[in-house]
Amino acid sequence: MDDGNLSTVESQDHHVNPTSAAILGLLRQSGPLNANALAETAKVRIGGYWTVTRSQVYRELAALEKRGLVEFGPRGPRNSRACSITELGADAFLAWLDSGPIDDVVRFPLLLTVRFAADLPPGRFDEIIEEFAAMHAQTLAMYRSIENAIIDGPHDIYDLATLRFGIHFEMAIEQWLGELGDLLE
Amino acid sequence: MDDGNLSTVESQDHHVNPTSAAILGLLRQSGPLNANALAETAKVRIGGYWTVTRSQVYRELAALEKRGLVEFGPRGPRNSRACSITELGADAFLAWLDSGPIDDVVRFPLLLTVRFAADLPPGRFDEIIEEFAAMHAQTLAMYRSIENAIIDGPHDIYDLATLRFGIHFEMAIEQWLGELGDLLE
DNA sequence: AAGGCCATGTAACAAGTTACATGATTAA
DNA sequence: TTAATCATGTAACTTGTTACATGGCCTT
Repeated sequence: MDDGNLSTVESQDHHVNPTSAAILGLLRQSGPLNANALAETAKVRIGGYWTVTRSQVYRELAALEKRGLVEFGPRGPRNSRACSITELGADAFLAWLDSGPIDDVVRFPLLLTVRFAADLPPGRFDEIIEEFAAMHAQTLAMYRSIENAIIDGPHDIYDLATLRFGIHFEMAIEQWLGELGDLLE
Repeated sequence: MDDGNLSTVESQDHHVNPTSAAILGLLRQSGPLNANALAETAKVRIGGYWTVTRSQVYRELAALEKRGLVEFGPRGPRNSRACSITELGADAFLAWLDSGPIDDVVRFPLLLTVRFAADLPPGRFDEIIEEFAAMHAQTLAMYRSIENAIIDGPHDIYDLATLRFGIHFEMAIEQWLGELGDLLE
């Protein structure tokens, strides 16, 4: 007996993946945008923890239009057309938002290298770690300057929250790097 | 003038993606394995920071075989066949390892939710954060017990290093969650 | 008005995930 | 011996990335 199946069909109809949800969410806050502008917006607004390429935007928007979650305006300047979220789209976005994050798998490319570092020629691992440290020190510094820039003025606290996550993350890397030296003599 | 092109062709010939590199690296340490065993090994050995699905293993191995980086033994029990790394494969693995991690993009699904949390009904965000906190507290506890289990006996320090990264990462999440409360009143 | 640049769009490819087919192995 | 289970393999689909085509726009 397929109990409860019918009741879930309707909600699954609205199901969107995180990338589409991000697109919808941004569209909802910003108003009509064409695909390029959307991609640019995504980069600025959520680029620190989520990547959305231009091509993805085009594809997702096309798919979302078929489902009636977004709609396009007339063709404009360079054959571009603005896209706006529909009510159904807003519903889908909010449904996604309410469902919370499911995926919890994080991939750290560096750790793959670390795992096999024993096979690296002497000194090479130190160099790699050095590069890595430099990059992340830079990232942390950038985050801190952003934080300083926005903290005094008016700002979205949730946006600040994501920034703070980044700062904690980078500090964790920093601390880990610090103890790496001891760990490896 | 295409200066230097010829000299780089040879090295690019060996180029493998991180997932293939992981497969080669594991194969290199473990000796011949069939695809399933390899997938299982990957899960156990590097599953904490890199995912390799069964299907990926089959596809990558097939591709690697064509390039002569791995080779298969005869068909066995359930039509399975053991796969082993070739010398060329070992070279490719070491070349990848030596190149260091390039990709540095990390995706945090939770932060997408956080970014749009203002659109969430009152209290729902707290619930989501609560779930998240519980999950990660559990992860951190697990990491700590693993650490305790291996730290006294003989162990690979690089393996320990990846574990320590995980612990720092989870602690960063913990700290961030702690300050989230203050941030949002 | 000619040329290069760049925004826009599309297509091809690579990687990741999910679902399916099959037959050996095991347990009743 | 029959049924259920599970290891193995394959295929279909989704998502992510890279490369390509086109033509409007700006500069000179």
